[in-house]
Amino acid sequence: MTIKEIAKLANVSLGTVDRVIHKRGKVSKQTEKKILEIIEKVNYTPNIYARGLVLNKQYRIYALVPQFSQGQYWEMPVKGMQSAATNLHQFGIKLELLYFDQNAIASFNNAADELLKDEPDGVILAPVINFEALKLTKKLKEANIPFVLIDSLIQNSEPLSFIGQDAFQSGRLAAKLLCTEINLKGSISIISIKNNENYNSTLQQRIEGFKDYITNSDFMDQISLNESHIQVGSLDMQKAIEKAVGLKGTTAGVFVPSSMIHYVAAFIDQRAEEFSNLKMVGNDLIPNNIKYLEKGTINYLIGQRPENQGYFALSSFYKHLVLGQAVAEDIYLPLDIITQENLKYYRNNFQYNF
Amino acid sequence: MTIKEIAKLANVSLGTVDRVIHKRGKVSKQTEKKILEIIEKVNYTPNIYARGLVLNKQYRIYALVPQFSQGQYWEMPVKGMQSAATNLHQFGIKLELLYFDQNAIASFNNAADELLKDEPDGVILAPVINFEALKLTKKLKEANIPFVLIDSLIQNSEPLSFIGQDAFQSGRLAAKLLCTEINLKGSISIISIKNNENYNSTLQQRIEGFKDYITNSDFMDQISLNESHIQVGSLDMQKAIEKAVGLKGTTAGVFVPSSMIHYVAAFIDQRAEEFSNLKMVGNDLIPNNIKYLEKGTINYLIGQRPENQGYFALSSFYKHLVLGQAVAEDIYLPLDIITQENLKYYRNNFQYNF
DNA sequence: TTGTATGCGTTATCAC
DNA sequence: GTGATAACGCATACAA
Repeated sequence: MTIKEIAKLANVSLGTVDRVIHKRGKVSKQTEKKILEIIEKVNYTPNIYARGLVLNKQYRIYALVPQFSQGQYWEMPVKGMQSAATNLHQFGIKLELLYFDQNAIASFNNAADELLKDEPDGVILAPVINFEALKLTKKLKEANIPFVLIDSLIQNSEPLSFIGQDAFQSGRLAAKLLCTEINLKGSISIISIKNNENYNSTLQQRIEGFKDYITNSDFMDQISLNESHIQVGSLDMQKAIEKAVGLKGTTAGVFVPSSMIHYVAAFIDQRAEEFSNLKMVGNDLIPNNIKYLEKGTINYLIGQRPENQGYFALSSFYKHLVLGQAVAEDIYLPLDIITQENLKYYRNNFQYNF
Repeated sequence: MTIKEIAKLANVSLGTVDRVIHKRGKVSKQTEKKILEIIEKVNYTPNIYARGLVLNKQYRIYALVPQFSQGQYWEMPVKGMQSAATNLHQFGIKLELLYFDQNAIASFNNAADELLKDEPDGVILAPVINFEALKLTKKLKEANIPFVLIDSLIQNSEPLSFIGQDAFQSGRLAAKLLCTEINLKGSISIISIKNNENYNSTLQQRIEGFKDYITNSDFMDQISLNESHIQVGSLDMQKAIEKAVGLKGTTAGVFVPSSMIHYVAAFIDQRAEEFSNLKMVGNDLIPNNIKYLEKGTINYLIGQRPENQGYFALSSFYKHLVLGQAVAEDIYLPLDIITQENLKYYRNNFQYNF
């Protein structure tokens, strides 16, 4: 059903119908009512092709994400965004990536200023520097620029959409897997490894979830926990890992709540005979982690579909801006359990439906 | 870059450019070459909106799938197809579902005849009646109708695309999970439950994978296996399950390679005190299975994203017919490991990117 | 308050 | 061989 046909049914011109559809006024109450009734009755939906053709709009979406080296976590969401950009290019969606240094607030603010100056049609924001990100979301609200949060949520920021994971539950899942592997007893080391100095709510929630699972289990008194925090690049990193892992033979399992379990795995791997029975659970399918999963040093990795997160982030704007559809407020991606046996179909197998 | 602009660059009319693009001939070699060079250089891609508007084509895709009751496996792929149909409706893709009885070859052939008569633009085929499906694929080839296979593959049928899972690896994964749960020793019952009499290559491959994993493990001599086959609806089904599970206290684990582990779980659940330590691994997130996963009777379910399979099946045709893009030959979906701890984000969380 | 005309980029038809 | 042109459905500027 076209506007023309509706116009004929209502005995008016298509200009009048158009005015009603776009609420441009200058239509008598009476005819407006008649037209609305017809539109309702025939369940009119505009032809997306004709609409896209005449509007011919370009939508510029800016993504503000941490800079990364090859093989690091943020490569994956960015890959997803770029893949979406390729698919959505033909619908006028254009992606512009801005990177900032997680350890330099100034670099974040510079990127934020550039972004605000360019007045994009939408923003994808990875709020790893929480406080500064909050300030940016307020400015975006003022400027009436919709934004999507990826990875972690800023409370009360009212994004168009949040896309991420349930970090607490991810920690519980890690605990379940590790406890099963160590046969519900022994000493566990939680080793939090980061490459920046920011407060990281995701890691914190994973650790809390991990502890929660054990605390509420019926084998709680068979398990002992200790927790360490390590900064990548610090001078005594190797020593810190050695200390965190604990004495040979006494530690049954290791949990690393970040994507950086490969540092611990490398250490364990060098002393394979000493730690032959140590079980390890970590997060994220980055190449270094995959290597040790394949080797058997790491037993389980928990994935959170970062490429999909990136893809969804951009396609939310497609839905919102191009199709005018409502988008889901919160998208929590599944927590995938990856082992040697199902690894193959998680890596390099990022399919996009369309 | 538009055709008009290319025409200007080549000093010809847009009609000539169009003839070159669509290989309609009647263009001199010389001008053709010049135009192709320009197209190459400016990386021309047609405007999808203008194209869609003028072509205004409707594509009818027929899906031939087993009929099902609510809560059965095939509900999930169909749900995915319908969801894709909603999204792709605006691009002229229309889905027509044809159902057949898995136990009645005639019903399959009736549906196949209806399908061939209607001459659809594409076919989605679930080849659960293998031999008849093979015949249909040959007729589709003759009629030049592209088809996508879903769930299981027909050798040498040359589909546009196959969408499914690696059933052998799924079996290996199940073995890994079950063996870990039973602490690498004990007696395992493989119980194959079906609601039809067809040869099912998927189940067979899962069983082979399961055995393969154990046979190649270093704890092989600690494990004993036995295998049973049960038909749903047979008079002695309860007795058969009881016999298959084995004597109380002697069986450590149960593996059901189909989606029907809930029948066994229901039996075990009734005698919870006798089988308190029995571990169970099955397939597919259907409601009945989820119930026993939540209760703890089932320890792991392996998912294969059936909704995504359905979604991909239809969107393959969108890519092929509407966008004219190449589509992936084989899409193997990840084998998801689902436990109580990550169930929440797998159920009712079927997100569609776009 | 209402109707008409123009153009978006592509396809396909027709005249030259 | 080639160029001109109508049509697709919608949005909008402008005329009435």
